[in-house]
Amino acid sequence: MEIAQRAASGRKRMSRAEREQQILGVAEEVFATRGYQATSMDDIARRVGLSKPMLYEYFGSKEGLLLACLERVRRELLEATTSAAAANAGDPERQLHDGLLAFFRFGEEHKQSWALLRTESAVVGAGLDTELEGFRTQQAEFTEEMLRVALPNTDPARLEAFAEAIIGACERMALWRENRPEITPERVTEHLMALIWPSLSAEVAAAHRAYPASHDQG
Amino acid sequence: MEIAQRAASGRKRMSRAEREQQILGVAEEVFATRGYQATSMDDIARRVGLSKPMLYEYFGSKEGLLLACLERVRRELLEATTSAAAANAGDPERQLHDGLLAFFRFGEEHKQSWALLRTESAVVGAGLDTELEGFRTQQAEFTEEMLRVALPNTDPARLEAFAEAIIGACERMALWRENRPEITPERVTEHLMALIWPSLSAEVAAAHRAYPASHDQG
DNA sequence: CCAGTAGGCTACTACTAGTAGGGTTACTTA
DNA sequence: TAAGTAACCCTACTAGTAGTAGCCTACTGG
Repeated sequence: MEIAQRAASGRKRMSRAEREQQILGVAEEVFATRGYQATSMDDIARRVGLSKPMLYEYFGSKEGLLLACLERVRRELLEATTSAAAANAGDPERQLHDGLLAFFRFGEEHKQSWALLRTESAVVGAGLDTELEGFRTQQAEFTEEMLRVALPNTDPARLEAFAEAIIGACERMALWRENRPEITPERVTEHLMALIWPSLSAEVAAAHRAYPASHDQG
Repeated sequence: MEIAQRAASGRKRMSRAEREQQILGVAEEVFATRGYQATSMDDIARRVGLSKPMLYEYFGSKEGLLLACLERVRRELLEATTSAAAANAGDPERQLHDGLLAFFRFGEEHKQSWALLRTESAVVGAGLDTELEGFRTQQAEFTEEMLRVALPNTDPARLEAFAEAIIGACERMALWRENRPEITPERVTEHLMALIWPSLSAEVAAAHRAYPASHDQG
């Protein structure tokens, strides 16, 4: 009877790694479409074709499951932007441009993953020493590093501020163009570049005037 | 007995308007410090010194209560930024500068209110036609309008994009400087202005070259 | 062929959002 | 001053969900 039931419902034994990925896929979809709060663990379990205690076995808590989903998405996003930028080492303008473009393309091509990131605030602040926080920090640090290369003589605090500002601008713009198919990733990148690049170029000159030695002679 | 109990617990009749404000004050504090999810309606009711059904009488649901809190905060923030900018009509640079400064000062002076806005995503998307959505839109429109005056010949879509980018930058920077007392509102404003104002100035010139007539002769 | 372990389950508990239905106080109107 | 009424407020419930206890079962290696 039990065996028949299991066979009928299509449940099958799986290795831990497989199951984890399967669960993450389902959870990502459900969290993204229905929202974190409106989704119950029973619901996810049912869709996976598994019982609730298994979710707890693998992810510890509902928050832990969301965290795992977010970590996966953040890693993908970081990977997409860094590799796009890395392809243009030595040309700061193109580096920045292509990094931004990769960001907006990611939002377009992985709408569901992107939507998930909006639920991030539901869990940020809970555990600040999580791996997720690490990816968030890395995204900021990577941006900052890119700016440091372009503006070698600029006040470090200012570089940090610029990096945060750019990331904030990206996030909000990605949200803004979500329901506007006419605003392509290319166009929104162009807008953002128009807003910041002339300033950054000017900053190079200003920093250069402030500390000419290190650049001319170093 | 019932009367004695009520007197002992300090409960007192109040007009609806008074109670609403009292509840909003308590809810704002608790939501901001503990987070939306971790807060129970029973908890808020206990702190107010009232029973749970009254909260539902006044605000309909837990989400409704959060929404009411957020609306109040958004209104205050919008009021702060618009009035700061309005004081400098005719000088776009100062207008923008003072608007940003007012934003960051608001974050500093109303830490609790600002922290609350981070829970916004818990409720945004639920009801998009709420009053809250109205305030969010107004903030963007106000910024856009300010830019339109400064850059009269710029593509409207670009203005919209700039406004969204600036607001996104503000929000993220406010978050960033939350735990850094050394980064004053003045400094963060200066950083952001350094990132965008040179570009905006250049944009004036570019748009001017593109459509000189309307500016020179209109 | 027989442990041992890893994957899995049913059946609970505790807590919280939201409601039903009724009591009490203050203000109005005669 | 005495209904009458409306607004404020309560206790005591229901429904549903996060999380757990304790047991079962299928594959693995000897």
